[in-house]
Amino acid sequence: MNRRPEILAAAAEVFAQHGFRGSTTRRIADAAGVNEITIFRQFGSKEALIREAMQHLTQSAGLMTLPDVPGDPESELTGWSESFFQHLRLRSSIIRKTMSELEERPEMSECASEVPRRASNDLCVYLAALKRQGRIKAEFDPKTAASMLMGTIFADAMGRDMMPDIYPPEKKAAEMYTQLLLRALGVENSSHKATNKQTKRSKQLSA
Amino acid sequence: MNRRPEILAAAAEVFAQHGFRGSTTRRIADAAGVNEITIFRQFGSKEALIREAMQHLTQSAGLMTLPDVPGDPESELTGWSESFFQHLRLRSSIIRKTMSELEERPEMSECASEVPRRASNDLCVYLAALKRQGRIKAEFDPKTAASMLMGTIFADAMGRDMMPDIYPPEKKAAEMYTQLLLRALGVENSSHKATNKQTKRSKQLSA
DNA sequence: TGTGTAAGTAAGTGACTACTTGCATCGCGG
DNA sequence: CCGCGATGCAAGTAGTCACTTACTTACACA
Repeated sequence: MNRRPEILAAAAEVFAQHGFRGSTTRRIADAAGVNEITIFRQFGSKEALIREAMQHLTQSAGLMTLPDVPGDPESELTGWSESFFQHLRLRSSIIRKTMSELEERPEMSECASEVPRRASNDLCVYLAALKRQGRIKAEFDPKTAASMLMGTIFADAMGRDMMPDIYPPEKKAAEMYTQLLLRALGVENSSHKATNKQTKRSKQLSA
Repeated sequence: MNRRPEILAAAAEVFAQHGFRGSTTRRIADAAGVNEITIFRQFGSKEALIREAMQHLTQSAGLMTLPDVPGDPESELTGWSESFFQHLRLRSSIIRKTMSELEERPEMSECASEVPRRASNDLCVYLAALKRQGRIKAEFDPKTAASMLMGTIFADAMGRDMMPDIYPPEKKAAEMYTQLLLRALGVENSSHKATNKQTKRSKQLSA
């Protein structure tokens, strides 16, 4: 007889659709199949509820990890890009709303930046390792390269709903972006699919 | 004694700060230094006012153009990227708000997608021309490449306020992104700054 | 000087908002 | 069967919202 989970899920869903101001307690209560009063008894205020819902979301967001020691950059990075792309596409509504609310509610900033920060850091570390291994001929700044791959995927995931025609086909997009980046870094392309010792695919965490 | 311009400017400013629901007619009237009633007499409704303000904005948005015949790709693309970056940074607030409102107000979609569509098209045409000239060795899809450069710049402009540390230095960002893309396309880098016939810089329109 | 137009003032409408109070109900452990 | 905590229902509060009505003021032009 504890409705907190339903209320949290409903709050996240309504927020993704209507933003903070549009997320009326009545709407959330209806979506949760719960009396409006229950929300206030459980969470105190609308603001506290939304905050808790957001934190709950970011904590349960699992991101694919890249291996500490790069094996096959092409397959590893492509897999990572595809997973990151899918992650963003599934959450595009709530991300748009959150980015829009950030200026009025800066306390959400820490929560909102957590996932992209971790992704950026992971990618930077991986690219730096690749560079240290001497497997990249060209000179490049890992931060710039990481920002480029992540930014491309992010912009695609945010804009594809509005303008599907200006992007490459959805199913191949992440792969194409990754290959273009690898070519910028001077990593040999798919034809010589290296016979590497550890070509183990990166593993998914928590989903 | 016509206050329409002030009201339109105030509406855009307030919308950029607070979004649609947060843009109360009172706030807009105060920002415009105008009586609230004047808004309704001039525009009929809040919705009509915001719509007109948005259309007015997109029409007055001038974007740098790329030359029909590519001269020096590095300088031309760098200039274009810098101008596009600056354009987005100056409008990041209103873009975030608009993207967030799009799902609830799809009628804004046409208006919102106009600028990025034109930019994407310009860039695609330029890259395709470069390819046709035979000045690009590597195989690539212009749409993917254009999406990559625009997406990178877009994501940087939207996210830099929240996480300035994960991006390259603001002043050099656009240039670094451009050079990385050019390397992906197999265009020779700055060292051989070609002695091209027409290295004329692209020209700005309307501001 | 008269007239039309755009602006301002004052007051108010009905709908919606977050949030509260008081009381009845439900389900579960003792 | 009792008690207790979580829930539901009905009603209400104070505030804000977009928008209206009725009347007054200021300026442009003839």
